[in-house]
Parts: sequence; structure tokens; C-alpha cells
Amino acid sequence: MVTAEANENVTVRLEDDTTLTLDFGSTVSDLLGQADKKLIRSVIAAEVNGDEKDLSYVLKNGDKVKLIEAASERGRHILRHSTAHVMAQAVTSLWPGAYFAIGPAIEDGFYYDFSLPDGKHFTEADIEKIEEAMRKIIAEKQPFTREEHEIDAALHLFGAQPFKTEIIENIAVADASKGEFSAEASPESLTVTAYRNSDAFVDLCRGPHVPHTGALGHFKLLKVAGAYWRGDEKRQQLQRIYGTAFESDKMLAEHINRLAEAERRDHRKLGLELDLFSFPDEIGSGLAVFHPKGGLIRKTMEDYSRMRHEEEGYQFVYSPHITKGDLFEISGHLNWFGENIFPPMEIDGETKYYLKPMNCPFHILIFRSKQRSYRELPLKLFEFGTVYRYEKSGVVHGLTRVRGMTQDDSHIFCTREQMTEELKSILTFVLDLLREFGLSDFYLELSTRPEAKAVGSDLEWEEATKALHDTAEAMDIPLVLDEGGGAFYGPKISVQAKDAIGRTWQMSTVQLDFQLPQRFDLSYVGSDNAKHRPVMIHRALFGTVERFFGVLLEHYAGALPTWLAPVQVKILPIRDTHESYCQRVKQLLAEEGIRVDYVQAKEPLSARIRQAKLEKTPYVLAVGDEDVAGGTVGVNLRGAKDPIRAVPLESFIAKIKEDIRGHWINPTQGFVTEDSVDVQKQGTTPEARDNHSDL
RNA sequence: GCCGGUGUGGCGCAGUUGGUAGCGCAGGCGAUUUGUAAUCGUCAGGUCGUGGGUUCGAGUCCCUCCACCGGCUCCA
Repeated sequence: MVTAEANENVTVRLEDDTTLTLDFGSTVSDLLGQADKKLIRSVIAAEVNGDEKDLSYVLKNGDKVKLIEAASERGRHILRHSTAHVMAQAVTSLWPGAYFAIGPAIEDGFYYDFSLPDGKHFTEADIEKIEEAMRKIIAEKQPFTREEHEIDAALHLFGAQPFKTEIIENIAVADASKGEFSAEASPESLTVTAYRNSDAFVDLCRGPHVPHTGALGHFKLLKVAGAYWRGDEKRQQLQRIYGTAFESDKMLAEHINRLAEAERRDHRKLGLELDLFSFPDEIGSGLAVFHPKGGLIRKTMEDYSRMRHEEEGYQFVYSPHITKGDLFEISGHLNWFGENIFPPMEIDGETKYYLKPMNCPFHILIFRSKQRSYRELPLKLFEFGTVYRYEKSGVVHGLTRVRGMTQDDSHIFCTREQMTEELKSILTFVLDLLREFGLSDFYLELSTRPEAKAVGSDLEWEEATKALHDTAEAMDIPLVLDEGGGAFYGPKISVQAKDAIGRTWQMSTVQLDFQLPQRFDLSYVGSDNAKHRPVMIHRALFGTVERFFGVLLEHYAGALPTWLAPVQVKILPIRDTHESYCQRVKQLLAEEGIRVDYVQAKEPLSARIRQAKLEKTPYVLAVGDEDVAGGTVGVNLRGAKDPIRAVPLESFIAKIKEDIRGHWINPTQGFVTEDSVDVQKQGTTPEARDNHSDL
């Protein structure tokens, strides 16, 4: 193969540092054939000198080539993006004249935004039709052919596509002014690239793509949704179709399975099934009531939180739910946060009272109620403060996005010198508390000054942001930046926790505030006998009790750790004749503060076992003749396959107390049985579940 | 708020081209006394989200509002 002419060969270097010499004009595909025949099937693109390229890319001498297999994160990304193209092609074939906007790959899938002609809209039912058309395109193995066009030519080519035209025009403008490139622009010159599958379909795109549509096929369209053009709610509303694609049917099936699993652990569903809370229509959207069992869980959470706050030196305060508008005028909330405040009630004709959207002004008034000394600082005021926020109708979502919520809110008044130390201790406190509730997968987010709405000087914002940043960085968990996401009065650190569906929820927030102390003219007397301005730190650890409750439910799939479970033990007699012994067991457990139910033998044992397990009771005790005789109980651990018979009562009590005290994630944790090991491996622990949902 | 979808007894669902509602589970009662994921029988329960319209007649068709679901925008 090697010719005498050196300049007719190209030598490229592969990832493993081996080199390969190929004929001049060879493509990545040719390279595959020479390197390893198996790669022809598995590799769909390549990274050449750091840039992603198609397999049709013509290699140059000295190119460094990294192969991208379909079965990799980057490979799937390309697969999904190519599948999005095919979807757009299918849609334009089914709805001639359809406009297509953008269609990127996203985590776990892809989408494409469309606008159909004549005011038509997609329906869920159209998904199947589109999938069918896509399968036809895939069966035809249409090549993805790369084309380069100068701006004018591209504008002509996409003349019938207003969204594409806008993108191209933006590229031209950006190029002219700054030399910046958008995703579709070629860095070499003022050209754009497009990919053509057939005469009927060409799409503006930077690539790379799979070589032909036949390399696709393991996909599924998931849902139709609305989306604004360029994410701007003032612009045109488009229709978005979401889908996903994988390198194999097996991987696709696993993903679909994960989605179903996520649905099973949806806190709204669990809340109904386990009788924990509801949202009666009569009350209004986003306003929850907690039923006895949910109330018990909530109370346990709150009691624990109170205990921990006491240990941390917080003082408990209470404040009303409504206030005259003046308070929120001074604080600036009416101005900056007004659209989230419920309309006022008018009293005596003119005085306006508002439902409070935040607790801070109330705590400020408590601080200001008397002359404060530096000796009192840091002053840490805590309250489970219920606030009401007007949320747009479309955003309300179970317990995680509500209109009435209770924050585990605290405001810390301290000196500027104490600020850093306080921030550090708060962050440690937050992370400890979250871990005590069994959450472990989180990261920190630093939200900086909002561009449009913020009060205070640049200097103050800078100092506050730096203090938060330095503290966050010292915490040894990932920190990401959220530019412009702060509150109007200060920057914030939030703790983001991942839920079962893989969504991250903003839970705890810590905000540093120089503004409200000024607005309310707060002061303390220092050791120098002069007045000084305190700094305020706003913080909520759960975030809100409601959201935290919902996230915990999903995290545990309803199988709450024993210490949080509304019913911790169910005692089932085999026959009625075992009742008196069972009642004694019940009393002994209750005396230990354990929440225990007795279930009469009105139904077969297996029916009662089933019921108890459906309710996700951590410990189900079956008690029969041998137990009465031996002073034992038969223990069914939640999550274990088989019961443990004849456990001495004292040893059971010791174990469950240990469980509750230790906040075990699962009751099987401390019982050394043959299955308990299996159970942990099977993914009943939150750790295992998280791994499951991360993909 | 916007786009699309949905709304039938506590829950999950059926209800054919418009002819005045069914099933399973749960619940009440009775029987069954059961060693590990559903014992049997029986009874009760719905002005079909709301208000209006079309029609001789509407759960079924049209409109309004409300709520929920999936997203977008926004957020604890």
C-alpha cells in the first residue's frame, strides 16, 4: 500500500500513541478499516487535534486522532444529535412547510423545536407517526453529507426557514463584530456548515454526525412540550419534541426503565398512596394539607431540626403571617420581589396588608426592638416561618413548588469580622444536617449579583461574594457558579441535592446581606462605645419543609428510614389468641417511644404482611405460638427477602433503638442476616439508588 | 403566564356513531383465625371538575373558568 512518494502518505497518531500511515486522501473511515475491522461498527466519529470530526473527514499528516465510539458519552451525544436531525426530517416530510428551530442533544436525549404551518400543532398521538417516518429514513441509510456555505449562500439555502435565517444572521453579525463563533459557524472563515441527508432535507449544523442514518435506530420519542424561541418568554412559542437515543436497544430499554422507576417514586404519587398529604381543590393551587402520617413525618423532621438548632445556639422566635405594606416597602420586597407577592388585603379602606413572602423583615424588627451590644453578636434568630408566594400557575409542582411554604429560616446578625467564621459554621451545619437525613449527593452553587435587580454598591457585592466564595471553596464539595442568580439584597450559596429523577433541587440557601441592615438602619454598640452596622446572614437549611419532605420521599422511594417512618413497627398476631402477648410487646415498644401498630388477625397473615409491606413499614413482626412460648418475635425487615424467626424481644428492641438513634438508612443495616447483605446490594439503599438514577 | 394533554364514586380505570353510568381496589357489615405479598360473601357509595350553550335528549359536541400532568419562562 505504501507508495514511494512520501508526500502521498499521511501519518496520524492515535490515542494510544501508535502511529498509522495511510494513503493520501484517506478519511477516518479508511483509518478504521486499517486499524481494526471491529471499529467500523462501533466508531461513529472522531476527535482530530481536539475538534470533533465526521468519519468522512480527510486526514492530514500529523493529525492526532481520538476515535469516538457510539457507546460513550460523546458518542451518544452525537447519536442523539443525529437522531434529532432525522426527527426534523420526518416532521418536515409529514408537515410540509414546517419551520424547525434548534435541535440539540441534551443530557439523556435530544429535542427539536418546531413551528407547524397554518397554526397546526403536534398532539401526543403524532409521536407515533413521526417515529414511523423516522424509521423509514433510518432504513434508507441516508448519508449525512457535510456542506460548507458562505453566509449569502446559506441565507439563500435556508430562505424558507426563518429561525435558521436568524441564526445565520447572528453568526454573520457576531463574526463581523467580535470574531466569535456560534455553534454552527466554521472557525476558519465566514462560512457556515450544513448537513444534508437527502434532497429533501438539509439542516444548518456544525456537526459532527454519524456517517449515515443507518447508524441510528435505538431511539424513542418521549413527549411534546412547549418552548419559547431562544428561551425568551416574550418571543414566539414553539413546540418541542423530546426524545432519546442510545447505541443499543438494550441501553435504550434500560433508560426507559429508569424513567418508569422515577415515576414510581414520584413524591406526589407516594404522598397519595401512603396517605401523607394532599392538595384539595377547595384550598387552591400549590397549597398542601398534611395528613396524620405526613404530619408525623413532618413533625419528626421539624423536631429534629429544632433540637439541632438549639445545639447550634439559635434562639427561637415567632412572627405573624401578614403585615402592613410599609414593612415590605422598607425592605424593598414590594419593589424587587413584588410579582411574587399575593395581592394585598385592604383594611379600613386604605391600609394594605400583605401575606409575607419572606421572614427577614420580621426578624429584623426583633433585632431592632432594643439597643444591641456587640456582646450579643452573633445573634441567631430561628423560626419555622410560613410564607406565601404567588407562583405562576404553570410552575406549581407537588410539594417541591408550592404557594404556601414553611422555611426553616434563620437570620444571623453579626459583625463584619465574625462574618466569615459564621458562614463557615453555617455551611458545616447544613451539610451535617443534610447528611443526617441521608442525603449525600450534593454540590454548592454560588449565585452572584443579578444584573437587572439589585441594591447596594459594587464594592459591597464584591466583598460579600468573595466571603461566600472563599467559604464555599473550603467545604470540599463541588462548587459551581450561577452568574446573576443572587437575591436582590445579596449573593447566596445554595446547596443543590439530586433527587431520584436526576433533577437537582435547590434546598439550603445561605445569603450574605449588607443591604437590609442599612435599609432598616440597624446598629449595635461596639466595644469602642460607637454605633456600628451589623451584617445579616439569611439561611434556610431544608430550604422549605415542604420541598425537603418531597425530595426525601423521592430519595427513599417512600421507604423512609425508621426514625422518620410514621409507623415504625406493625405487630401481626398469627391468631387472635396471641393478642395479649402482642399487646405486651406493643406496650414495651411504645414505652421506648417507638411508633407501633397492632393489626388484628381478621385476615390471613399473608394479606396483612402484604399490606404492611405496601405501606413500607420498616419492621413487621409476626407473632405466633413459638414466640409466645419463647418471648420472641418474628421479624420482617423492610427490603429483606425472608423473615428472621424467633428473635428475642429484648434484642429486637435493642436493634430498633440502635436503628432509630443511628438514623440508619435501612432497617437491614444492623441486622446481620444472610440476606441483609444481598438487600444492600440490590439497591435499596439511597446510595445504590442514586447510582441507578445518575445515568 | 405560555404551548400541548387530561379531569367519570377515596384510588386506579371502562363507557361504542349523543339515548339519562360500569369494573377492580379501598370502605361498612357478616363469616373465616390464618407462620410470610391479596379468604369468601354482602352492602353502600357518582348531580361524570365548574358555569354556560347546542339538542327532544350530553359523561359523550361547542365555549368559559378551575385543577392536574408534560414542558418553556421563573424559583425555596
